[in-house]
Amino acid sequence: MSWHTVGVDILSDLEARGLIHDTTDRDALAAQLDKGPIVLYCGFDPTADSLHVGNLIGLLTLRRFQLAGHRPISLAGGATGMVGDPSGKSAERNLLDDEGLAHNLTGILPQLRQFLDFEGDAQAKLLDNRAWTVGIGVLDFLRDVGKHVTVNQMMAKESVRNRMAEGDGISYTEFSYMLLQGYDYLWLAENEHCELQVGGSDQWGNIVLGVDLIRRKLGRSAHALTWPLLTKPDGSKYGKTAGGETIWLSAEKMSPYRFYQAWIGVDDSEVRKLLLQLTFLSPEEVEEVVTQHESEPHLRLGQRRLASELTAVVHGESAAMTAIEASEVLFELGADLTSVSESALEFVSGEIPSTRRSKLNNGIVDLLVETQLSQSRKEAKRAISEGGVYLNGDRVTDAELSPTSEDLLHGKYLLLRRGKKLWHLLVVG
RNA sequence: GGGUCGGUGCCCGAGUGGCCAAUGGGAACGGGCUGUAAACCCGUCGGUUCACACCUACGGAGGUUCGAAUCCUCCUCGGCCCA
Repeated sequence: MSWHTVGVDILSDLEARGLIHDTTDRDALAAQLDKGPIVLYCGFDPTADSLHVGNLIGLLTLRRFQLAGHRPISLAGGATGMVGDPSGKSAERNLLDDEGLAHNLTGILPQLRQFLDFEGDAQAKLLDNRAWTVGIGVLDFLRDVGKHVTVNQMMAKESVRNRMAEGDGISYTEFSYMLLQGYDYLWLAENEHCELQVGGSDQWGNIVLGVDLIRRKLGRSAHALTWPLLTKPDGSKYGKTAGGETIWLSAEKMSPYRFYQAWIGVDDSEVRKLLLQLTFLSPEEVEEVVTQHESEPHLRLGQRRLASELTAVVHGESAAMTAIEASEVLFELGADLTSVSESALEFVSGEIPSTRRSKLNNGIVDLLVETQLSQSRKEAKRAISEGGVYLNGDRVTDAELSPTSEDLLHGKYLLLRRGKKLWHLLVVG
């Protein structure tokens, strides 16, 4: 992985990557950044026990600022997570209970830590907004925060307008979310000298409310910077694989191999944008990769680079290497499995779904259902009749087939595949 | 509260007593072409079954009928109009 040069003009860099959707007074912000290191923050609500691709740009942006010499604060939303951000949501959300929230927080905190340096000059901080929110009384909050914000302003926010117009309505709880976020910014400005909040474009309204609050309460200026939400060619949000599976950052929820595969499959047309926005390759390097990719598209250099860079950033170099090797075994050697070594298969068993059993006594249809490659026996039979099932790399044509010990690779492995990309390794013995 | 229209398979949406597991579109899935891409072409798309058949399903609960997604009653949820 190649790190971008330290000390670069961060705003120009973000601009070149297409990561600036909107900022408050651009010149003032640039001047502030020029004067010296500033403190900035980005918030992450614990809506699940792991972060996902949707949070990636935020994490990377903090890191980019840090590499440019600024001091990032990663803010876990232990308090805001209890309320639920209505931004970008069409329906009221279910509230998390304390237990769920605590569970989610323990999952997320290490992930927030992993992207930043907590030592050195541009030392990062990891805070939880619960620290300054739990103790505050309702009356104090209404007087100190509520007094400085008009309902007119709040109603004008897009997130609120949408929910009012859609007819779903919005609860007072979610309506108040922006006040909590505004208060966070205020608190961080006051206590941590934070002067910039960054977030996805759906956060603009919330961030600006904090900016206003800071001006009124502290008489200081503060800044906002948002990036465009990462979207697919069809306009939908990124974050899911083609199969509709969320792309998680935690290895427990999504193995590095599957994470790697999620990026290997992106459209050619997306490669440049994703390399720019999700990796630390310099814009010049990205151009080189894209140029090469375009001259020899069948080599898929763009996707390979994207997938390996990202997997390395999220899961580490060695996990990335492993994911690449497993992919090679399955997609390049996979056609001729008899030549695959036992150690390669052993290795692959850790990367793809795999189950162990004492002996082989089922037909192919049952195996497909048991390994979840098919939802029902009917679907399994259909898949076979459509030519979409492979045993050790060979297409299965007979639904009655019952694999025997003769079929075991190296005496213990049976590699099942449905379609082009779904695998399951059976280990027998 | 009154009136009215409506709740159908992953989604949208036809269907108004039997020919309905339910037209059509989208999504999804499999195959072909290719580059683990896009576009395109073909096919599949509730479950058990080799199959006949059977089971489950049209908001929920009852009822009418030989037979209901389709008719009746009550309940429930939502849109719109009036108060």
